[in-house]
Amino acid sequence: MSTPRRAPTPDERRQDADRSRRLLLSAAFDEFAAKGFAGARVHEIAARAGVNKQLINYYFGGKEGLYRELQQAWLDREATFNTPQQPLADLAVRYLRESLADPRGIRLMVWRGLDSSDTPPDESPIDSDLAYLRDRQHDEELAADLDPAAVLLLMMAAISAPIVMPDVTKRLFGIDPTAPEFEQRYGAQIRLILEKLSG
Amino acid sequence: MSTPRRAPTPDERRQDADRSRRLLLSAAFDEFAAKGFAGARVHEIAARAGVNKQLINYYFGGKEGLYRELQQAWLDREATFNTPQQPLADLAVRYLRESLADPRGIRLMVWRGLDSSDTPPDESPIDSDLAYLRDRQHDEELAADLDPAAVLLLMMAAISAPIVMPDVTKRLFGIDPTAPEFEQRYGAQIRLILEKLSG
DNA sequence: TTATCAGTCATCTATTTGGTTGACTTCGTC
DNA sequence: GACGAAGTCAACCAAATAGATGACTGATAA
Repeated sequence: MSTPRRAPTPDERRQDADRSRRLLLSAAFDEFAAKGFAGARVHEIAARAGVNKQLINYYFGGKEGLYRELQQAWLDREATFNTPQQPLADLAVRYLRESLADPRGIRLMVWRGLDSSDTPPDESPIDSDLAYLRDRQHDEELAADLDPAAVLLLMMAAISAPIVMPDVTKRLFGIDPTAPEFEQRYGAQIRLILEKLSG
Repeated sequence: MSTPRRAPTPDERRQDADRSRRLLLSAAFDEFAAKGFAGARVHEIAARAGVNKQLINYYFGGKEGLYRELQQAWLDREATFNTPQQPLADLAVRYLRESLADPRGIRLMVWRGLDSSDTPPDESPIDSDLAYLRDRQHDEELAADLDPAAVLLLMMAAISAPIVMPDVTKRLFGIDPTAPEFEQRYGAQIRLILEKLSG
């Protein structure tokens, strides 16, 4: 034994609360997005984070606490469309690209919606997004008789669809929704449709 | 004891394989739609069906077999839009109403899509639905430059949205997606949008 | 009548899972 | 250096869960 019972601190395993928390949150994001709350396994999250699973209890008070904190963190970050002054279609296509590249956020949201139980309904305003759409209506980039709420919901639905229904999407388009051609083709159609919804 | 150890066959508990299978399938539909595969509990399904949980193994070879058979049954039944010669908007609104009244089918579909693992991708054609849309294009009920695949995906997404993202929907519209006013308001918007996508 | 077999159930079991315990380590500080 | 607090972990534990076992029941046919 050249290394007689070395402390398991080869370099990174330093004691660092923040680091451990961050690692766990990140691993939890992967795991919960992939399998949902019921399907996720704490030992798997800990393994991904390279950390003892007990730390989940230590820092977050258990699986549920970790889930809650993750949801909250994601809600806070994504609270608003945080829209720059950008044409509606560009915005939609940008979100489509981002969501296809990393579907974890959408998956997390859908899983929360499906879970129905627990999870307080989240009370953030979202008004800013609606206001943005109303501005677009004023600019005649969006027909005046459309309900901004419906348009926004539809946009979110359109962007989530290939992630939420990948097999349906594949059957419909004949290509895998993760293929770059799909993003191309579908994005173009979203553009086209949004165009038809204007003035 | 007026009934000394009566056989547990008070009337319905008759031995009837089909009945038990049907009961289990129906209970499984409820349970899996409500909680997904990982969240569902076999003892709960059996309880709902009023039957011993061992029958799940006897008839379906376990939880997973039951899930598979349920998915298959639902896919078979709902294989196609089974569209009568009906205007596109009417069709959409009809599906919206049906889905809001009984979201189990949609929830099952979404959960399958999210699960990603296992479950063979389902190879049914869906062509008939696309053909229907192409007919609509020919009738100029749908703009010719639109991709039927995209339109169909969008319609499914639109109909699923209030079920898959109930909290987002509620924040956006200010009313609960299960309220009749919502169906009214959202359905009208879907009509309007489909109108703008025509000719 | 009896043998057989599908249908049904109560009970048991192996395993998984989230969580707890108590010891050890590191770090800041007096 | 000593000491206490925070961070970390290996091992253990109780509950839950899917599935297995073997017995009982009723129907059908020989």
